Amino acid sequence: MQQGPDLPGLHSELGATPEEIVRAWEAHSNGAPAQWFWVVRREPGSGRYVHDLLQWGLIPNWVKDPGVWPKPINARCEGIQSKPAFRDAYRSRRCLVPIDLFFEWMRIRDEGGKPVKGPKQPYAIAVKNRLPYAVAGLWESWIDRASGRITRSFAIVTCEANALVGQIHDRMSVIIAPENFNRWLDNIEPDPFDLMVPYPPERMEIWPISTRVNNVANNDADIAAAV
DNA sequence: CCAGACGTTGTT
DNA sequence: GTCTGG
DNA sequence: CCAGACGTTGTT
DNA sequence: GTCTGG
Repeated sequence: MQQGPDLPGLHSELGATPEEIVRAWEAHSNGAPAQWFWVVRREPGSGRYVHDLLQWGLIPNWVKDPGVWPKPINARCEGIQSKPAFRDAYRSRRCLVPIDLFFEWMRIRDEGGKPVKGPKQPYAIAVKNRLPYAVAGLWESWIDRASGRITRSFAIVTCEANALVGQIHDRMSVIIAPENFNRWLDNIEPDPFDLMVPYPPERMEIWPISTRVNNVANNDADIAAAV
């Protein structure tokens, strides 16, 4: 769930043009891959922090045909330094994605550990104050050789779940605390690996929500209501 | 050398 | 079963 | 992640 | 673009 571009503790300026915003932005109560989200980056030249709209699903610049490229929405932090699809962006194109919530689906298993049939139970995951928070991202530009058009895209870094999120799922998004925003965004350090760790469970909360979240057409704020 | 992969989650 | 679209 | 499609010839 | 596998 993303309601806007703001992050507590970080002032950023608008990078997108008004036309781009009109064309691409809508509130994401139930955000999905391939949609356009506010992403905060730092301009290397000016040092300004800017927010603009990037597409969820990473397309590295060397991809020939985005139609067949898997466009990963997540990047596992394990091995992120060396994987061809992530390493360049990790070294020099890190970003923050401002969100209020993310969702995970609990795998229901029986006593023997086998998955049970039927829909999984979705959960909302937030930090305790319910303010927007920042998850770690990587971004890339892809240039269409034919048209010259540039597509900017991003993926969200994941790590092992902490004790709280681990109750429902084995992975979670990497949350960057405000005091570490600059280290992640400035792209000076080539490998800030110590930031890609599970956020402290005592600063988070999770609650079950309706399976209405399973349909992206249900894009209202009530999607995160506890059930 | 060329061809083909380059990813995740979840499941086996 | 597997891929695409959101 | 989940939901929904998964096809052709020919016509508008 | 760059690495791995054959």
